[in-house]
Amino acid sequence: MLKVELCESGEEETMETLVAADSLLNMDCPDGLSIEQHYSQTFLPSLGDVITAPVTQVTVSADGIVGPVDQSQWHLLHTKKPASQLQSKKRSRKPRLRRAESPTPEIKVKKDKYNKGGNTLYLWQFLMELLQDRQVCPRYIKWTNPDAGIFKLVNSKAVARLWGKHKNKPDMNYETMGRALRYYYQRGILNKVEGQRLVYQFTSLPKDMVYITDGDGTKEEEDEDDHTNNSGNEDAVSDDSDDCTISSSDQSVEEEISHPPQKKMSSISAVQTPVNQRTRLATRPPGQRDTVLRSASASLIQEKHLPIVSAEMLRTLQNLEKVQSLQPAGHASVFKTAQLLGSLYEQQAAAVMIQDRESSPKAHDKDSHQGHKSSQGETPQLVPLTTSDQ
DNA sequence: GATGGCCTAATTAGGACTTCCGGTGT
DNA sequence: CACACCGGAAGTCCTAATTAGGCCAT
Repeated sequence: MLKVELCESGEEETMETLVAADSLLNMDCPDGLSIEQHYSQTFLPSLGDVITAPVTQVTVSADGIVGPVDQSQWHLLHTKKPASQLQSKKRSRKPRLRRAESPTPEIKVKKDKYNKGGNTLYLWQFLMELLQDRQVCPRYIKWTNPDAGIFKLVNSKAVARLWGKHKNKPDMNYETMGRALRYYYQRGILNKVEGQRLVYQFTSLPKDMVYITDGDGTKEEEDEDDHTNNSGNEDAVSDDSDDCTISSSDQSVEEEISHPPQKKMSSISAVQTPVNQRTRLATRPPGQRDTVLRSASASLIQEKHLPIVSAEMLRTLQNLEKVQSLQPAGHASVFKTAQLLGSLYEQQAAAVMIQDRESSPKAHDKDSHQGHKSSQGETPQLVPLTTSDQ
């Protein structure tokens, strides 16, 4: 097997990626890019950067010799005539080597991203990326058995729309995407988990896969009834609409999480953080999967996540006595959320005061207030918590 | 004029879906 | 009844490989 290693060190690339990711996370999105836009525009694969080009045709001779067969040999084998005799008298095309097929996850050949600089992302790669993205995992897609590579499309329609966005196919739906998934059965990339709807299994996974399990502060959104059960949250996603256009409510939520997928998470996950964080980020060493915890900088709950903290969580946090009684060691996620909410609340209050002073009344109209609505509007009585409040 | 190298546009083949459909199972 | 699921068939899109032609230097 030919091995191609175009990005051998990976160091520079990792640094670049981290810098780029950092700027993306820290910059405002002036055009209000939604998560779908990010997946369609800025989504570049990083999945281990390890892929393979399978051998095209393999024969097993009587001697047990296994090897790839090019087309001229193929002709020899099947016509018993030299391939040269098959060439036309005039100039004719040389036998074309088959294009490399979609790499499978067990891949060993390393290329520049997936496709020699191209940014073609296969569906299975897309799904793996989603499974490594806290914005959509476990919200839209989640692992049900990471060890076995089994995952569930929690919100099949949303995942299909993301895929459609990426492929610039606005009409994409789960039925269509599902057909593509079913083709993966034949190719040995996916298996169906029998008896479980919307549950599939990767036949193999990259070694540096990052696993996000339940409980990272975002709620799963089941296809069936999420939109009806979110009466407390006006911005709840209604992803089960059958039309392919994105409803305004859809967009509002997807814009909430409008930063690109976090790349190189495995590099982030190398630093240890308190064990009691609910979410587990782990790379899988060969044969086993150790739990690797996030660094403080890659903390579970960050400001950008606050808008999607569920209304239920907010209600809990608004019970100030309880929140203040929390200890970091025992309730790290809630504790951190309370801290972040508090500091964000302070920042927003300060920003509004500055705006009031500096700008005309026209300047802070609905836009400026809308941006604070999710945290400010819904948590009016939340008292900011600072570190000293612990 | 012949030859070779380089570049570019056009052509071609094939992979990976996408679309549509009829059907089954839950 | 809605939905997930299945797989066949035909089509589209994209990309890599190949060809053909032009230009230039030797």
